[in-house]
Amino acid sequence: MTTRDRILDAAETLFAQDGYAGVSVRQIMSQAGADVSLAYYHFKSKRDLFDQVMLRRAEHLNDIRLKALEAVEKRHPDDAPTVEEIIGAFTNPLLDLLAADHEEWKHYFRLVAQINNSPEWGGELMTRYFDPLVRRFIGALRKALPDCSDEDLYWSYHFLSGALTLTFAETGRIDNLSSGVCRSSDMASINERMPTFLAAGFRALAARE
Amino acid sequence: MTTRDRILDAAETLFAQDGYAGVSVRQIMSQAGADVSLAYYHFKSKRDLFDQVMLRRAEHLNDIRLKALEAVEKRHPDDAPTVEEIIGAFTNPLLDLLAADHEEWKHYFRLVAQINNSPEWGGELMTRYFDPLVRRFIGALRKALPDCSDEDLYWSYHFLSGALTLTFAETGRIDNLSSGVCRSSDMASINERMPTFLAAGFRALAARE
DNA sequence: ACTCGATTTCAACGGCCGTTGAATATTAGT
DNA sequence: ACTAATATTCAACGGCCGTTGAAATCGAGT
Repeated sequence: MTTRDRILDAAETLFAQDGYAGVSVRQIMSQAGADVSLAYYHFKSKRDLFDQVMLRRAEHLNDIRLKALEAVEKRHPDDAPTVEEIIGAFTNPLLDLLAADHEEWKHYFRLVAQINNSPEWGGELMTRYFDPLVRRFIGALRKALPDCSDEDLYWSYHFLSGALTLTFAETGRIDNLSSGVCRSSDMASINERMPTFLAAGFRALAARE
Repeated sequence: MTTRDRILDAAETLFAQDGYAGVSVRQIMSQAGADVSLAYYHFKSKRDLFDQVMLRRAEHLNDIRLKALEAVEKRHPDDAPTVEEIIGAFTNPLLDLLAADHEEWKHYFRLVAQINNSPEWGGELMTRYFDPLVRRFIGALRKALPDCSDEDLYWSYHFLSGALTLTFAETGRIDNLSSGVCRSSDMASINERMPTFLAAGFRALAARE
């Protein structure tokens, strides 16, 4: 593995744990096992390093989410896919990635959760990295719910986004709350519940008219 | 207003914007218009100041949420309240507080959203400040959905928590995504959609059995 | 007027921060 | 073997960090 990648990995892990401001370049380079100044040879600045961390996996994630959506649509040449299928194409790739390279993606999802909920970064960064794909998904949902207004669609997606990012942040909150009955890391439980829960929400808003 | 309160207000605003690590005690005291060392006269440490910021409004919020739930239950002496009513008792107080003292609570909700999604703080802090009340609400939901397993109840609440905190974080994300069709700050739109969306999710999980 | 505690100011501590420039080592092409 | 680009090391810069102790000010009770 190249040094640049080791730096990105270390930065990803630490940023995910303590946030952008909570981590120093020195800590990152220490965990990467390289000299501090190498950070500024491979990246323009701390902020640039952070952006590259975000970008690296965002592209891959967008790719496989898009493919999952296209696969669902191919299975429905005539009619529209169900809301559950579309939401599944949005969430299942996360589960697949975790199953394949658990540690790597776990940190990334934690990072995205914090970004999404930060007023400083959330608005702009999520838009920059994920908006085209999200618009594509909302387009598919619009076809599945033809009576649903755009306003309802956007708000429904917003609720989905909050539930999704918190769930994949694996903060351990639900473990404490449920006294161990539920575990943050139990992806099977999430898989069988989240799409059902969210699809019902979408339908309930669409049905209000 | 006492100096201690001015420090808490400044800390709340800045922590909500840039997170715990992103703000220095000097910045806080500068915004509060007081000398740096006064922070350490009124509080034990930066971390203690942070805890007091969290605690101050958590108590008030828990109070009025509990009263809202009790009011709902009083309206149903024989049968159980509906899921919508219970969720409304959980979310409406946030809207009321924003309507009454907008700036003050806006910053606090932003802060809570970041805490909730942080692996470093989320698990423990949310548990410490909000768990007793949340357990009370889940108890009410259990009565409204007698066929719902505890596991489903906890996961449903978890999805609710993610949607709720992101929504009240007002990051501007939905403004960008919807190209202005929806606005983060549009509390009327949230009020007429969120309880419906979430209650449908609860019901969908309960109905799987 | 005087005291005594609560509050505020002032100056400073060691330490880590992001970043840089120059010197050195490594690698690939000729 | 020489060169030229790429990669890495070393030492340092000014600046801000959290925190502290001692001195000054203020305010209420006598």
